[in-house]
Amino acid sequence: MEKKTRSDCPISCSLDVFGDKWSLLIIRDVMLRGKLSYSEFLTSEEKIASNILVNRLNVLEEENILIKEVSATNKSKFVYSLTQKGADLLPIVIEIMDWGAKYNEQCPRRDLGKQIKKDKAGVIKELSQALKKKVK
Amino acid sequence: MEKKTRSDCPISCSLDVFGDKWSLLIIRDVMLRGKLSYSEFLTSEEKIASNILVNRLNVLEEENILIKEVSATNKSKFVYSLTQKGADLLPIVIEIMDWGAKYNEQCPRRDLGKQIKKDKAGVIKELSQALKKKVK
DNA sequence: AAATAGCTCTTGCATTTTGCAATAACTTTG
DNA sequence: CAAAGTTATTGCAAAATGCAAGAGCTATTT
Repeated sequence: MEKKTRSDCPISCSLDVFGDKWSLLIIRDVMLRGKLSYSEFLTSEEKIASNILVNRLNVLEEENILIKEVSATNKSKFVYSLTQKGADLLPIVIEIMDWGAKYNEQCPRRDLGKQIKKDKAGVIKELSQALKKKVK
Repeated sequence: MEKKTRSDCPISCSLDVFGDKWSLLIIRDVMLRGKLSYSEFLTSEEKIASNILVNRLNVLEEENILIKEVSATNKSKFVYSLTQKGADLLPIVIEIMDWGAKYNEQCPRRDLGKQIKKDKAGVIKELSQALKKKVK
């Protein structure tokens, strides 16, 4: 499997991995919403198509951002969790949320948004701690 | 021009605007590399196609992230600069660069990358100051 | 063991976006 | 006027996306 990177710029390389409209929403679901499985991702409000979802999950797994395991409670089900590499996307996700909450009037500054405005570093620290326990 | 947002999640809304493989590279060129014009963006190492570039510049202008003005030195040339909204993308760009430098071995941790590792907050602060003078 | 239900993944097809090459339209420069 | 520089457009092929249907697998129920 050869990778086609457009350049050796770290930003460009990162965007080669998750620079699309869906990957970071899946990461968000795992990271901030406790979603774990294909069926949960599929029912998120943005309504990702099933073939796109499978494709992105596979890419994120190949890139070692997500890990796929058989569910402990239901052996016909898979659960996805973040690797350390995936958990380290948290600051990116937070900054994107912060910017979006600030500049998109259609997207009310809810929940985390308000909290981030007050204390971004605190929120990141707190969520990092929480993730640390879940990282595979 | 109606906007089609997939949801009212700030992350989703943000990705609706710049969630593609090119927009943030243009932002990077303006923000970190002092590039100003169509022709400069066109010659970046990632080799964006001219039609994509025109499309993204138009979107970024419509979104009030970039401002397009006639060059002072060459009246047949346009120069782009960041608005405050565009300059506020700096933390996102920095975090993406940081992650990319950490996890992509093909993308050597150069220049800013090393500096960010040592003192991310300092780098952001310094670049913010520099941008503040240039924002339109 | 057969039927049912839940979950993941695949397929086919239409639509949209992207990539690439050529070039048009315009302005400044010599 | 000619040449060079700059931005934008067009046509066509390739790739990605959206949507609908359903196949394959496992666990549960009867």
